[in-house]
Amino acid sequence: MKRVSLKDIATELGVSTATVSLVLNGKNEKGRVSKKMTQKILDKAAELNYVPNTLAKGLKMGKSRTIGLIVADVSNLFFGTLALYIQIFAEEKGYSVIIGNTNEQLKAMENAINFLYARQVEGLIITATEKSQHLLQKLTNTKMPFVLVDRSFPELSVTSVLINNYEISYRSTEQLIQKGCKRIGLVTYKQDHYHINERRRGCEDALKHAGMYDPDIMEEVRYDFLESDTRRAIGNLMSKKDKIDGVFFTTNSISINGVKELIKKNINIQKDIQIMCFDENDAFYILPYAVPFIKQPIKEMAKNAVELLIDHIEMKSEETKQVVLEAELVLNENRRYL
Amino acid sequence: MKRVSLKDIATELGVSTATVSLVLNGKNEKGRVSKKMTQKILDKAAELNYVPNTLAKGLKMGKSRTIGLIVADVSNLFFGTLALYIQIFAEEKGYSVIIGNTNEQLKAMENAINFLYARQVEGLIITATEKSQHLLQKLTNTKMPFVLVDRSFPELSVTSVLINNYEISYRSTEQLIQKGCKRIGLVTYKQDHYHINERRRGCEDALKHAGMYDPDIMEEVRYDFLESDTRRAIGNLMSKKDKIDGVFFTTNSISINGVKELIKKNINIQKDIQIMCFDENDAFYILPYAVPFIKQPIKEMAKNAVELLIDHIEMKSEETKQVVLEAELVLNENRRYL
DNA sequence: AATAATAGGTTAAACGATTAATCAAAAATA
DNA sequence: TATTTTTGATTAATCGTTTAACCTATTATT
Repeated sequence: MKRVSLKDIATELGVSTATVSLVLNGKNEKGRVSKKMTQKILDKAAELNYVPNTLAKGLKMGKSRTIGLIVADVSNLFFGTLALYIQIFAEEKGYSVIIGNTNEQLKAMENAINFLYARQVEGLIITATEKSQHLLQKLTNTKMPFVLVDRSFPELSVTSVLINNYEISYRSTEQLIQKGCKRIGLVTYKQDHYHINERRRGCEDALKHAGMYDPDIMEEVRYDFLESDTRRAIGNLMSKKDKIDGVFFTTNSISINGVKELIKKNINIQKDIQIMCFDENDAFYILPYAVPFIKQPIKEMAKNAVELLIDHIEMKSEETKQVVLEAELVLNENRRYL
Repeated sequence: MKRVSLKDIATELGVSTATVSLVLNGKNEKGRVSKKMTQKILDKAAELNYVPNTLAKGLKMGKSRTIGLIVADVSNLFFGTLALYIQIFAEEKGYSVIIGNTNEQLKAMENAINFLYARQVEGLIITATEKSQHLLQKLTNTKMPFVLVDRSFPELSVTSVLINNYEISYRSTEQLIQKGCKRIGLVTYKQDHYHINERRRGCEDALKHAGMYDPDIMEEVRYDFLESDTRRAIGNLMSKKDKIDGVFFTTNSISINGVKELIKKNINIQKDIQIMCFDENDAFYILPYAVPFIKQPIKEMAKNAVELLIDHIEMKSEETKQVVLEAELVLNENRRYL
């Protein structure tokens, strides 16, 4: 079955495509088309199963009603969830979403931008890779609206949706201290990501404030060698003569690997050590004890990102805005399985 | 900065858009455009940062070079991973992907199809919801190429990429028996999904063959009440006077919830009961013992789906094909943490 | 020198939709 | 009755590309 066009309806009814277009777009306010004709067109469109050609419409109108989403990796729970909600909110507003993956590679981010630009997306939602400031700068020059989500660069004045990384990390660390931890370590990425550094800074400041900061137990792992580096990091932390009794993980992937290593080393996460993880994960629910974690308001982040972007696209707003949402500390302390 | 069109290059150089188009598409075989002109056009295009308008091209050529992917939920690890690979393979072939989520709702699947159809996708990759046969039938009538992945309907002769659900379930159950299980239960969805029923059938046939099938310990849970129903199911299974010593979970979500309940009930998964899960999950790696699971070849599924679809789109093939890939039983028996 | 062939382009229609400008006929007003 | 308004459409240009068909000046052939 060939696709049905406006013209098909028009010729079958012996009218012009203009008339059909007006009717089908509800643009015949001041009675430009008679009621009878309107009905006939509506009926015929339904009969023929007419579906407008979005390419043609987009070309003519100069808008594709499509936005691009650039994430590190959709198969990651955080990004997958973000993508899901962004799609839902975007679709509600009549936009579709094309996703690009960067795998945290700068080059891949550049490719994704070009790919999406060529497809006439009207705006981008981006979780930027490391060192991508110049790409964002170039993007600003093209006047293509975009909003950063999850990560940003403090030196760039762009629209972004972030969480209160510093503060929630500070508070979560305080929580560990309050639970009685005397010596708290940290495992973070070696990368230069502002949002992750903020988490680290929040944790470290809380430790400093409590007079228990020791740079010797702040461990760094590489993204590309996460598993082995985490093993080494946990090994280091647990073999210090002055044993640690608490640890803060700055990302979800580090949390999972860290917990895995602790379990592997037969360290009792309830008794021997207290932990603090970033992001929710199925794995935490499967364990026989509560794993406290920092829960990001992913749905809200998606909602804000979509709304800000569409406001920019539709020129409702010109200025750059920074939205900071509050993450939540989930202690799950009332959860007692054993 | 306004977007640069062919015409911009043409007028700056004082030539026609036709010439520019020919050069930029490498269509000036028999020296239709002089070397000098060719170079000038190439240079100017680079200088102006020309990016072709895919909408216009798509309209003119009658092809959007876009495919649609319909999944239950991208935030789910299985679908997220599938989406990731499908995007990678599609992009390699010059296609972009628009994703639609159904949340397992028939109505949402219909919406997704319409939405993607309007956006002129050239084909669809679909993980079909329950009872969606008529939608697929309609789709067949429109001549829009599509391929089903993960799930299919045996009564429909359509192109699909599946795994050997029956066989791998049979073999995995045998594995449990071989490990010494005498009484094996099962937890599956109440839904009418062929692929899940095949898993159930595989398990049941293996049990029958071993003379240990008991319909009384085949539990069903509802998708919308997964957590509470799984709790009840595990409760039922473990409270039989004739205790079970093995259990087969037919999906990943059931597996996770099932394992969680077992741990909650303080049942030793190594000693008291043997389990068999479907699909890989972070949660399985975090536990202090090996969790055997059936690993689907997601990357291969994606690759096959994309290739089959593009073959159909590009008319390299007309016939419907069924590809069945082999899942792998991952025992992880050499994994000993404690 | 006359003709044919080639090189190096250009023209113009088309894809499907939108919309400002226009128009003819009918109805209303003077 | 002559003129203006209103009603209910149509015309035609346009968005950015592609491409078959055409054209012209130069070079090659006889």
